[in-house]
Amino acid sequence: MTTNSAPADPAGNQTTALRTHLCGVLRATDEGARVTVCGWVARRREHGEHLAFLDLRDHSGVIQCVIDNKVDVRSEWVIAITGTVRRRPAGTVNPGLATGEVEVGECTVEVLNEADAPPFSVDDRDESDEPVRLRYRYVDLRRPRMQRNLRLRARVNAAIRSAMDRQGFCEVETPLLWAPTPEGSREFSVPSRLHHGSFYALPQSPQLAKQLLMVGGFDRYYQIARCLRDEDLRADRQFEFSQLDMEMSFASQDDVMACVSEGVLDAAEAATGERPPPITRMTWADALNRFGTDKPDLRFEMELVDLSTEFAHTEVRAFSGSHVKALRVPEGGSFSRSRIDSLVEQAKRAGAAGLAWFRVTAGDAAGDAAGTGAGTQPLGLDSPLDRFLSETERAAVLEKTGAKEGDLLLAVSDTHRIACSVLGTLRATLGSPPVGQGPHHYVWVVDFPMFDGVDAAGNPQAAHHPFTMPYAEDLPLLDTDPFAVRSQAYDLVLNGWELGSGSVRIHRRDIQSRIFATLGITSEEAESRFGFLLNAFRYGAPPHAGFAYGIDRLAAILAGEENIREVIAYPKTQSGADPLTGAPSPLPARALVELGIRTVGPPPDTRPAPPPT
RNA sequence: GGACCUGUGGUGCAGCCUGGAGUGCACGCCGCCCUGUCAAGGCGGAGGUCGCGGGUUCAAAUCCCGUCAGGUCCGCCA
Repeated sequence: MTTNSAPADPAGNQTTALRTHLCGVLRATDEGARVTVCGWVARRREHGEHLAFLDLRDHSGVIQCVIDNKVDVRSEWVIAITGTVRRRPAGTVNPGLATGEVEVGECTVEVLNEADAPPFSVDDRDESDEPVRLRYRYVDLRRPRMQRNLRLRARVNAAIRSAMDRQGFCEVETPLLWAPTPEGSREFSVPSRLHHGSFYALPQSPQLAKQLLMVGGFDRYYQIARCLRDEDLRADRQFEFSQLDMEMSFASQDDVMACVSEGVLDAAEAATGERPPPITRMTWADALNRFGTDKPDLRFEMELVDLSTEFAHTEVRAFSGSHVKALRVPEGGSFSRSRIDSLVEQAKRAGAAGLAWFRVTAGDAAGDAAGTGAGTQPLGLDSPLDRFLSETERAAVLEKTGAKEGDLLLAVSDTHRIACSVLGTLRATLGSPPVGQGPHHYVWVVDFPMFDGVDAAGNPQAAHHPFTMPYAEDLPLLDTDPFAVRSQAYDLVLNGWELGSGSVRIHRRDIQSRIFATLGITSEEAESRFGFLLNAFRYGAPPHAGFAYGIDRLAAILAGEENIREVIAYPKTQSGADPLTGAPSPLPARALVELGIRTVGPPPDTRPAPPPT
């Protein structure tokens, strides 16, 4: 199963005034047809004055055209060729080309536009550095890879829209110019020309707008929404990204997950030609315990093993933390000492006090190695810590991890959260294939804790957001043990990437007040921060729940890419610059005056210049 | 704010560790030859501020410091 198996030209021949056929659609059944094809010169093979082959490319593919005289065209010139489709002579069929059985002969060539030699080859075989690709993105987009990725993304969008529409969702657009919120992730600000000194914010998501739509009686809303966050960029994060944003009234978490799943699975099927199995579920606690993260990559095993009981009364100081978790790395026993040391370093960066490691060796009957029990091959441990272990501890480690000779065992002893998350990080480092590779393993992670950590004032912080509804049966815990309260929040995870998250929202004022109280938010504060939402909720807010997931991430994985820039036409670099346009760039003084803005410091003069015209 | 990697004709690389003339490979480009190629082939040619600045040295693409750009990650992403 490849990701590019869907037809390149589902819309048919796309005949226009200038052409009769697309390049990539011609087949033996077209033999004898007089055709005109338009496109770019992909390659030419000249054989003296009386024979030349031109490979003409458009988005649908490549067709070989045979020129019986001299022709002066160069790579990437835009030309139209009129000729007759004919079968290729015996022995010259090109099975590597969809159009390889035929060629266009008796050609006349019309040059529609000459072109400079491209800065890099328009060919998937040649890989260029990203800065060059982005600077000449219009050339890069001509490459089959980008054509395939962006067209795949278009099919994903279409499938999602169709699924949401089919399920009764109403597409509503929400403002890009929105009110700044006093907290949260950094927003982009837009100065107001009509109100000097005041600013709009570009929305991080349409979260509040869509909840108001529920109050407004839309019942089921969706939108492929552009969201903007002024946070540092990553392989899976751009300033601007697109989410399938949805919200539904009188609905449970299960209802939301069913509707979202439908769209995601349809999108996957549209992209790959294959419908994934129904999406499985896992609790947050399970994900943390077994995979050390709330976004588990289920493409491979390597589950964490809990050794807390076995080491509850240990004499070994390194294992004296409240919890002991272990990770078996198959075949990891061959890792060099320096590689193991770098794992130890990584564990420390991730927050562990240390990382215990054991190479699993064949047991030495004469030595101090312990067997794992009668009838099994005795195994030993090669580790600086081994001599501190009791025989029962050594046996427990070997048995509970399922260790085999040649494995490497890693263990962290710390708080439960740290032990899990550190090993989860190591598991991902050691086991994860590139995100776009291998099977697509979707999973819903449910039952998140309501609160996660404390703020500077010592108040619990909302893990999702303050409007997330706790489980009704956990409400009594708000006063006694808030960190045990589970929320009706859920994430969708694919291959270790968080695709999106959502929740059942609080629609009752009494519960909202209790949550604000737990968070340490006074009613005055709540009024100033969320006033218009709370106000709206006085006028008949239905119970509602929603979700949003990143289309860039979904499309990237479905396209087999590891980076969302590969499914975005005009992405920005990690420092937020656009090599194509030179953005961001200083504003002329006159524009600043009009906006009532005065800048501080000299304008940066280190921007990359746009390419020469 | 931090860590690591990268920067060499238009493109992708090697050269750097161990300093000795811009030395090499592939693609592209330009010219010539070539009638069945398809990553065509053959011959010839042009093309360089080794990211930038400073330092060490008789001598720096190479070593050191700084800086800029790009990437991956940490922080950040209610």
